Amino acid sequence: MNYWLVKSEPFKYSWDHFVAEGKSMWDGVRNYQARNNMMAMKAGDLVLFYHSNEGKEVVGLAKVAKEHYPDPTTDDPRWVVVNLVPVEKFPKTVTLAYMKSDERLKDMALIKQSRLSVIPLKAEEFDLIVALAHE
DNA sequence: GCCAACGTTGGC
DNA sequence: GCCAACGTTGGC
Repeated sequence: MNYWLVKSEPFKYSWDHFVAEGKSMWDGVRNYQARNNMMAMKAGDLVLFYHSNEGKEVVGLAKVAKEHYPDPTTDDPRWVVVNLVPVEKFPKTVTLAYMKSDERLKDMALIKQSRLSVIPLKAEEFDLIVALAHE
């Protein structure tokens, strides 16, 4: 089991929209590092859903429903998508400001590489964020 | 709205 | 293969 965090701008694709649809094909990733992370996702892996720009907080939990396959929105064979399904809307969001302030989270790729949109998490980081989201 | 960080492109 | 120019992302 691996843990991930995906970013989405809520104006383009919000958590609420994701829940309303019940699933999501995570397309539009055009960055090799993010692509490589998606290719490493396994069905059942858990994924934190983060709102960038507006909110700047982790809002919910998703899981990988289908492993990577070619991105149908482009003819370019380099890019892939995965399918995600919502698991849980967190009772409490975890903000970027908090994550930056916590010693245990300051090495997260989310903070160190702010432009990466698909980010691997350590189990400890994942567990801590989920715990904070339920406080 | 600005700007820093960083990835990509293209000329040489 | 290097590097300058440029575009995009995302925090502030």
